[in-house]
Amino acid sequence: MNIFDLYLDKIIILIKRLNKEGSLELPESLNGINVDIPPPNFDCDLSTNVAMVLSKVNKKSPIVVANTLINLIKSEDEKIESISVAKPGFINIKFKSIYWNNFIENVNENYKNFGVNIKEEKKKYLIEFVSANPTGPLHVGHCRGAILGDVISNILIFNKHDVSKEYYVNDYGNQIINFTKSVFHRIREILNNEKFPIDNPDLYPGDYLVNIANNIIDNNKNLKFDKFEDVSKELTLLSVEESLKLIKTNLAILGIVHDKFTSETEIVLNKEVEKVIQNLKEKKLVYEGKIKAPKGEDNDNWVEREQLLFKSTNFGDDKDRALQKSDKSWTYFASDVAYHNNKLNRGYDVLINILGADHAGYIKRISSVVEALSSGRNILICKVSQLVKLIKDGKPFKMSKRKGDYITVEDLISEVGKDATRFIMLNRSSDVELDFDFAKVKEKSKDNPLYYVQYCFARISSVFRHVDLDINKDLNIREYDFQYSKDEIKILKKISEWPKCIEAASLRLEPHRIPVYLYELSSEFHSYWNMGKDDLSKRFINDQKIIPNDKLVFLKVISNVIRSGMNIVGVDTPEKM
RNA sequence: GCACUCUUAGCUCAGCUGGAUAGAGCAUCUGUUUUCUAAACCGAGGGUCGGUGGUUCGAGUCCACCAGAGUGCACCA
Repeated sequence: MNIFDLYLDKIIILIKRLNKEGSLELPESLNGINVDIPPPNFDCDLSTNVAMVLSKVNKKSPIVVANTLINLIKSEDEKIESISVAKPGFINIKFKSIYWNNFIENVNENYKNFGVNIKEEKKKYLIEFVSANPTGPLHVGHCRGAILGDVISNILIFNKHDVSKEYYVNDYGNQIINFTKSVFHRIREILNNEKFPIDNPDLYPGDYLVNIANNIIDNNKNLKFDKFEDVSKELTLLSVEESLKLIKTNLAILGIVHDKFTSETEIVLNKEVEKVIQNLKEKKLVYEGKIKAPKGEDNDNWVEREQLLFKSTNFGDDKDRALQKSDKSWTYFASDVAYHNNKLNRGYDVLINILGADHAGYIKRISSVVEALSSGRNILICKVSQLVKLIKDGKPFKMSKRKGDYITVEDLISEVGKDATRFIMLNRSSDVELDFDFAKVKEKSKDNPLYYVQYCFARISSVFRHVDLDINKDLNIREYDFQYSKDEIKILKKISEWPKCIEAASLRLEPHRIPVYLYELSSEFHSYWNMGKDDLSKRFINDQKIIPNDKLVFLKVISNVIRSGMNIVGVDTPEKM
């Protein structure tokens, strides 16, 4: 139940009727009309700009238009207590208290779907996120994007869309060869006591490779590890498999499960790259040419090469992009073109890619390709998550690839926990850099927004516990005939904003709105709770140790929204803390 | 040199397709525990929304230019 949409519909029906009767002109588009939350210092519940939108075509001031509308709106709605016009032409509506009875009844009847955006057309989404190279476990740097992608998926699923969460496995190319060589050397080290060539900068020195090597040895007794060339094919498969096992475990501790892992090697072996390039050639978007050196830089060692290029400049990119290396093998970009073609062929309405800030420069070329391959339908949305600045012991913590100098997901979660990590990483817009201070994230106080919100739920649970009710069970209340006080209505108004929060989060793919909303709601609840100290009527459990029905449904609706939101964020709502 | 993102209180940030007197938290100062969970709450101070123009009934939000910060910019993936 979205009361803003409800009243927007009512107003639009009204003005269309007036237009038909000949007493009101309408502009070409009614899209500018909205019903919104009034500023906090106004004593009203809804506010609309309809008069300001209509004033121009009717050649009347917004105030005059508003005054002709308010009596009509009020006379047709018995739940409105008062309606007024404010400069420069807003119409402000205040409901009778009975309205909030209806509201709360309505929400509790179908609380699982409260907030679901019923206007949104149901679509098929494919969201690709994480897609870290399968050369080892995930580290902190992967977390933000991983959580961002997961929660965007949760929001879309909450809104009843069809969502497939996908991980693109870059198991092809030089990095994988080097990774496999590293595993090979670790195996030789274990079996033949050969020293690992630690000085080779192409190899991966990490300790986890020893575990991978041991696992491979144990599970493949029949394999001989004499010459790299002889086992490279098989060892690549095994090494990637081990690596993916690690990654999946890491994702699982973050609470993330992908629906599909697509292998780059498979795309290449299926000749999908050749096929898609043929397709682009027919569209005259692929040619043999040279890339010019960028201006203004030191380009002394710039080598101009004739190579196969994709004409991404047709779509606004700064330069055309290489599809083939000088040895004629495919670039990463080429196989990614094929992968995106593969996605398109699977019939999704919207493709979403979650990228780290360091890959933002890649967006233009890949969206160009999708545009070209989908005949101009612009169905790829790229979401960039900005850097996370780690702060440990009050100082910035710089990660480097050198051994021991980086924090894995496992380290992170065992130190601060899954819930705190998810909540804090989401608490800011993905467009801004995020300070992740280990000490603060671990803190169990109101300085930590996760606990602040969880504590709100725990307080509600404690009330239920005191009167022997189960917060997880549906209430069986038929009579909704309550009189809510001003302070309670303030919270109910906040509850009524929940569908708006979901709508904005979903439309713009901005999950941070949810933790921000939950924090605000919790703040209002904690405030109300403390009023009970001075005013016994504000307490939930009365002196006969009973909780009245009005308080009960009131608590229920708050707890439902908090739980619903926390489910989307992917964190627990403990009943006791 | 180019591209993308950011610039809002001392610090970290919200601000919903342009809306009314710009909001939180931290920090600072101050009060609240015989009480449903003090992991909480009440109150105070703190602002030229980076700058300059423009668009209009109306700009923190849109446009142009300028300044600053971050990230990236060949065949790595």
